[in-house]
Amino acid sequence: MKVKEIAIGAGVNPDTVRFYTREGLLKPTRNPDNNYQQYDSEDSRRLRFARKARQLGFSLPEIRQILEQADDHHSPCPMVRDVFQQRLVEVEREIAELQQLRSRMTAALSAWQDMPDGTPDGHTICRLIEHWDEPQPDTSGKE
Amino acid sequence: MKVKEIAIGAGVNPDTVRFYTREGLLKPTRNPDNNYQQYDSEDSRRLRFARKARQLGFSLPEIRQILEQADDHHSPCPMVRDVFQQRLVEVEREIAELQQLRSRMTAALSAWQDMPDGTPDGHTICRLIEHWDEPQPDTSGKE
DNA sequence: TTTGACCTGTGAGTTACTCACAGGTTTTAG
DNA sequence: CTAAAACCTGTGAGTAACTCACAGGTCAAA
Repeated sequence: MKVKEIAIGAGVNPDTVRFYTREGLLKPTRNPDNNYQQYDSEDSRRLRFARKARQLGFSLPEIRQILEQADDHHSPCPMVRDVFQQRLVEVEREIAELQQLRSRMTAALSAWQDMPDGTPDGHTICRLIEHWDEPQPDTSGKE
Repeated sequence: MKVKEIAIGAGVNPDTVRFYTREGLLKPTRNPDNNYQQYDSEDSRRLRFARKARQLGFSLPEIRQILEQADDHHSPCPMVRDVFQQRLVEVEREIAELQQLRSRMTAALSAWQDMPDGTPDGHTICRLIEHWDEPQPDTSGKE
């Protein structure tokens, strides 16, 4: 398979395929005639795996590590599970943050209903934003 | 005020102050004696405003636009409200995506409970990820 | 045969900072 | 009074994960 073919197979940009190849996630061979990259079905599986892992929030270095462990005939599953569990915690924190944000935003918007639009009060800008409370800086310890 | 002072006042890195200054969000004067930047209380207000707007998801160009409108004695509120409303939609979409992700992750983790850890099956890597379904591009638009 | 679609590698752009560096200034301690 | 620490300056690079642009080589179809 050539770059565009494998890219279409995984639904990604050909540049992403080249990028992943540079990053060592894919290991195509070379066609000596024309110096083109040649991908096989194993590369295609790796690429689709990488894309799914990305959707789950794994970073490219993590994915590369998983693939390398698999190449060495080690099961990467325990590691994957650990990262996965950490990631779940993060996702839950993000959800909580966004929900808080949403409730504050809807509150602000309904308060805005009562404000006339063009109040020429440029110097105070928008009080609703100016008086927005800082969220706490997240003392939990990671990221 | 010098860089570090205004930075401490807003709880940000001095480099952020310099960055915002380069980006035109802050307009300090120069001390001709030593070429240092001199910030005043108006800059401090702009900086704190910018930080709060960032927390709400406004981009730096948007914030600059708001501040410039305010400088021209126009009320930026109608514009802010529009961006704000758009941003709320995004936040709700993000929440929905993350919630879906979370439920899939918890399902996967409980399925994992039943798998032995070190199964040396490197070639299939982790089936749970390999068979992860692509999330749909979200045609619904609602929660 | 010539166009057009593909391939190659490299380098830059994206966002909003953060950090490193080298050199000038000011403050503080001894 | 001087030396060191702490600050200032601008510039350039690094971050994550791509995406795009460019210049030049290759290949399939009309």
